[in-house]
Amino acid sequence: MTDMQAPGGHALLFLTDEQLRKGIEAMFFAYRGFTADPDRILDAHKLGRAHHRALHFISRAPGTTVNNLLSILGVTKQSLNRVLRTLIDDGLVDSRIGTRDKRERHLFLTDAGAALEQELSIAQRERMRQAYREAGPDAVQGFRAVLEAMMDPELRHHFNRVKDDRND
Amino acid sequence: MTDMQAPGGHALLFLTDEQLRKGIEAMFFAYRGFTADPDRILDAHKLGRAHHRALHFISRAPGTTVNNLLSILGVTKQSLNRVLRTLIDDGLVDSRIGTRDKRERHLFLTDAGAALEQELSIAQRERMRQAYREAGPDAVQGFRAVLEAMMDPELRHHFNRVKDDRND
DNA sequence: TTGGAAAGTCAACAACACTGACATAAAACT
DNA sequence: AGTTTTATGTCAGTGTTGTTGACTTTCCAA
Repeated sequence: MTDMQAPGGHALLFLTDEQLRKGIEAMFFAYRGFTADPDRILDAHKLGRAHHRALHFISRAPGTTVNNLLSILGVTKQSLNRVLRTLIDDGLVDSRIGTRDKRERHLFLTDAGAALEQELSIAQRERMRQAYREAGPDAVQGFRAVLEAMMDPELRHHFNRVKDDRND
Repeated sequence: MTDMQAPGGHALLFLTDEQLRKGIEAMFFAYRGFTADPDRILDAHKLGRAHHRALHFISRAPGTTVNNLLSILGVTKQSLNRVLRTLIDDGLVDSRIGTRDKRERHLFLTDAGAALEQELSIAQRERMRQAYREAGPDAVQGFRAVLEAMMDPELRHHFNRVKDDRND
């Protein structure tokens, strides 16, 4: 990959439209693979990707409020409510009224919810681990750097919520 | 990032569940950014992502058949047909009966279709170019390597259809 | 000529998003 | 105390994108 040092000190990348298009297609096909394993598990439970996303972020931040989840997922409350209703009715998520602020609902995974989340997470992590292994150690940091730069700035803070351990 | 040389010669990566989870979330948030710009353009034309995907791959392989497009996109013919019907009715795609095999329909972009595809492509390439620029030259290869490893093997050949120019 | 593949159509359905309107409770503000 | 804002939930309607199943037309090939 050609690169140059510009006068201002910025690294300049010369990328052809073809290279960029391949990157776009890589995102498209990779995302299909990324969701393939969880989708199979979810089908068996008659749930969809929206439920997986809710389970994931409730697992990551137990006790999170509906509003917080809304801003992370970027959907309407009506859409999220439908998903949460299913998860609560299925006994996978527990919704508890806030103690400090009684308007808020704090969301937790039940034991069954945690078990399903684990099943989904293990499948998806295994795919990710395998991809990392095939791509090699150096590739992982590049992968993460490009993805982070691709996010909308307003969404990036959700990603950086929990400081990661890339440099351990 | 820690790595070791195993007896068999495989590079072993020790990745914590936390690191893998961050990779998963990075995919989630990045994909949102990845589709954000085209989505805005598509809204103005009253089209959706499915139309974008069809336009993209018809542009990449002019004259492709419906069946080929089906296997690339991984949807049912009924679903694709609805999308193609819209694109043809809107004068963005031209469907020509095959000369050798008259059952086949060969798909081409009209001038208007090519113009819209360009508009979408430029927006998405610009996002990709910016992400590459921020992440730096070394990151690009890692990004591509991980994404390629993440694809389902059956889908990877679609990606590799056209040999790319990563090593120019 | 018969069988099967390719393409298209029609109908029904489901997941998941959207808007808009409205309700309730609680917190916050004036 | 009274008003406004916030957090959540709910009802109704709509749209995109996917699914299955059934059926037809076209047409190549054994």
